[in-house]
Amino acid sequence: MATTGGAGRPEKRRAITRAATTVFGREGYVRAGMDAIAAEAGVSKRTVYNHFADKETLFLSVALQSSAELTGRIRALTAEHLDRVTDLRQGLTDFAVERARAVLSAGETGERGAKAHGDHGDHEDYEDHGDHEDYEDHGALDRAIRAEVANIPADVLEAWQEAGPIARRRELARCFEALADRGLLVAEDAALAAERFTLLTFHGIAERSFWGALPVADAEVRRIAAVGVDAFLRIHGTPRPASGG
Amino acid sequence: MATTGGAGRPEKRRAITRAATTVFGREGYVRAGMDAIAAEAGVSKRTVYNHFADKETLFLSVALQSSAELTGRIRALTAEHLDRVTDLRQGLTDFAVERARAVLSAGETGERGAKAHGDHGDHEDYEDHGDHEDYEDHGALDRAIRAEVANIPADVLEAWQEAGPIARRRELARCFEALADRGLLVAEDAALAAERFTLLTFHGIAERSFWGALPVADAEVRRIAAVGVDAFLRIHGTPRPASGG
DNA sequence: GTCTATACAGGGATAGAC
DNA sequence: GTCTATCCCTGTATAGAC
Repeated sequence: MATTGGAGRPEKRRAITRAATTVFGREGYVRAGMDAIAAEAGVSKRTVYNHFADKETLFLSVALQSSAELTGRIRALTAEHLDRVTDLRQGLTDFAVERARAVLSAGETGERGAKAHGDHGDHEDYEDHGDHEDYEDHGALDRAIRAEVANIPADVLEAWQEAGPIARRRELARCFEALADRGLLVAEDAALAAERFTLLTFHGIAERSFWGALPVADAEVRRIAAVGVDAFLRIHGTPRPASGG
Repeated sequence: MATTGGAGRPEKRRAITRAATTVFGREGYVRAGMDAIAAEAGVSKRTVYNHFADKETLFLSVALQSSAELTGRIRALTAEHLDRVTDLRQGLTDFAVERARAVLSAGETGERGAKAHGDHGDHEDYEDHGDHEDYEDHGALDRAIRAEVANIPADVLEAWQEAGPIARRRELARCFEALADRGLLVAEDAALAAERFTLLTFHGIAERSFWGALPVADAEVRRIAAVGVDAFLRIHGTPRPASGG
């Protein structure tokens, strides 16, 4: 396996992966230090090396995990907004907005950009944070992986893609196929339609915010989502029987 | 200015910027070493520090320069393929293909991805490479900047965006405005049309190749360009008077 | 017996001295 | 153009604490 062994308390392990997600996401792979990760996790550096063989193993491990979690999060969003949709335009727009928020988290949640945390002082027991379950840092870690793509072993990169972007494309395509079956979309090739939807509603803001590295105004997210859905429906929407006005 | 002063031969300076572009593009900002840049330039490290105050200054300097050059390159492509276009679909497709090639250079030109250069041995005199004029590394440096966005001073980042992505969007919008004036496109908002064109014909491959970090097959570039132009023209194309068959 | 804390070896980086 | 001072980082080793 990727990990060193089954040693130690699993709570420590979770604290380490959580801290690694945060620090790698904030600093990137090269700049991140194992000392900082250990400190953020509230454990000794030795404990980190007890669970993960080295820095690269730790990074790739959390990368894969985070990628899968983000995919799950987006899957939940499609289920929520599109599975039983009635107002298609509204459902698509809501989904686009929520997905952009999930991936480009920098806007509201994480206070990235303020480099100076100061002395992060004395919150000793971090591990009972684990309640919230989702770290809110998936987007940042995604960015770190993209920055390191050229230095990631081919097989691991493939696994990351399969658990992340590829799975998301496939699942959205399935969703759009269902919408087409219900007569709500016109799409011979559901995968192509899904790809176009993502391009038109997501990549514009992703590009402008550098995949979440810079904060993105919520109004801008909504604007781009609405305009993107508009373009999408002009290609793949069903011709309205009569436009009410 | 960003540079230390006007010291030294300008030829040396060009060799340094060229080497820095190559090395930063290949390794990224953090991993790249000043030793490697000096070696690649065929000058002493002292000479490098003679022209540029420090590593960051050098990086930001070549980043700005490369961004402007890439913008110029793309400007030339629009002039070549779109200014006097007759077959619009063909012109748009050719432009899309050429632009993708220019930005995502990894496909044919640079042999990135094969990590093991082995011992790069004994080609001593590198500098007479400089004949070709264009480095073919703009895309790689673009990627390095995107990876470091969070660590770039706000004003420099703004200048980089203005010389790069923003200028490119503006220029393509002007080009599309002219096409709309000629009656070849239907676009109230030329900027929006240009944005959509870029999304539909470029961002798909950019995403899949991680902005050129992984090689991209030429056939794939062409396929995505054609499909993207097709979608674009369904939104912004003029309704054909009669489709010939 | 696992975790903490600290200190240390080895390598490499920047930047400057000669 | 070489040589070196200084710092930082990874990964390990050496202590002691629960």
